Amino acid sequence: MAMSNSVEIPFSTTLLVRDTCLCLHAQRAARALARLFDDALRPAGLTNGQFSLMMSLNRPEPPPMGPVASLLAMDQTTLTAALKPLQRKGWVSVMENPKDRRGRLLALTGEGKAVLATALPIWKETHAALDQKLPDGSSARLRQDLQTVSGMTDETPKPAGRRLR
Amino acid sequence: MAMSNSVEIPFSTTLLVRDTCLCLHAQRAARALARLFDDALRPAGLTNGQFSLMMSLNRPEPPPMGPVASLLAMDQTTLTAALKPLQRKGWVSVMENPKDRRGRLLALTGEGKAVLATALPIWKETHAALDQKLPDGSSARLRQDLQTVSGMTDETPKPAGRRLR
DNA sequence: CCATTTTATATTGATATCAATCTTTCTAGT
DNA sequence: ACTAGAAAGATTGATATCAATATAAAATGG
Repeated sequence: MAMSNSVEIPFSTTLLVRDTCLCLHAQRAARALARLFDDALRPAGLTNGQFSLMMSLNRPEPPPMGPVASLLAMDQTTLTAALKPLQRKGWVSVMENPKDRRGRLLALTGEGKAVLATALPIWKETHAALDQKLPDGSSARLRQDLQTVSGMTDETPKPAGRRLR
Repeated sequence: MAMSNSVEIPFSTTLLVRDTCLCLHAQRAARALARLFDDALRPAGLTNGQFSLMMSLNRPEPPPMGPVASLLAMDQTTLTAALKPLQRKGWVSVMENPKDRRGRLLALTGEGKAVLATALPIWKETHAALDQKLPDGSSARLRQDLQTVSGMTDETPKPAGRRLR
C-alpha cells in the first residue's frame, strides 16, 4: 500500500473542473430553473416537465412517442414513465395508432387542455420575470447556445446510424 | 360538455413556448450533456453527476453536506441519496463531525481518489471535444450565462431569510 | 440552566432519468 | 408468402430529484 498518494488530484485541478465543466453548469442551471418553474406551476398542479410535455402535445394531430421524446431530448423510456401520472390524472390519452399498431398516439384530453390553459399565464409571468432579471440580451443568447448544445450531441452518425441513444 | 373548446390553446402559442422557454431548453441541454458525459465516463464507472460530486469533494478539508449541496445547486436530500451508492462502493466516506455532531464531513477514500484520477483524462478529452464542436466563443459565454441563471434563483431574500429551498 | 428556535441531516413517497432487455409489429429481400 | 432485420414501445432495475416531514444537536434568550 502507500500507493493511494500516487493518485492525488491537485486542488487546482478540482477548481478548474468546477469552473469550466459545461455539463456541471448545465445540470446546476437546469436544477435551478426546474425548481423555479416547479414552484410557480405548483398551484396549477404541474411540474415544469409535465408542462413542457403537455404543451408539446398541443398540436393539430396526435404525435407518436418517438418524435415527442426527440423533441424533449429525453429517452423514450423516460417518456413512457412520464406519461403514466398524466394518464392517471386523465390529462393525456395514449391510444394505439391504427396505421401502425406498434405505435401510440398521444393527445391531451379536454381536462388536460384546461389544466394547460390554467398553467399558461403562470408560465408567461414566470418567464417574463426571469427574462427581466437576466442581463440585456442574455436570454436569447442563452436559448440559442442551449439549442446548439442540445442539437450537437445526437448528431454523431454511429455505425448503424441510430441517433438517439 | 361542449365546454372543452373554450380552453383551446392555439398551436402558435405552443410553438412560441417550445421555442422560447428557457427552462425547457435548459432541461434538454442538461439531458443531452448528461448522456454525453455518462457515455464517456462509463468505462471509469462514474456518471456525470458522480464525477462532479466526487470532484467537489477533492479538497484539503472534508466539507459538510450543506455547502456541497449548494455548490451543486441540488437539494440536500438529493445529496444524501446521491452519496449512498458512492459510500457502498467505498469511494466516499461520510463521518460525523466531531465539532458539530449534527453534521457530516465528506471525503474521498483512497480508492475514490483513484477512480477520480481515472476519470479525469476522460473528462478532459470529452470536454475538449465539446468545446471544439461549439462555435468560437460559445463555450465561455454559455458557461457564464448558465452561472448567472443558477445564481439568480436562490437570491430571493425570502421573509425569514432562508436561501436554499 | 432551561425552553425555544434554528440548523444539519435523514426518511418517505412520488416522479424523472437512463441502460439493458423484451415483445410486437412492420418492412425488405427473396 | 416467408424470413431476417428494423422500428416502436414497454418493462425492469438502478440512480436522481425534490416536497414534506422527522430527528437530533447546537445556538439563543431569558
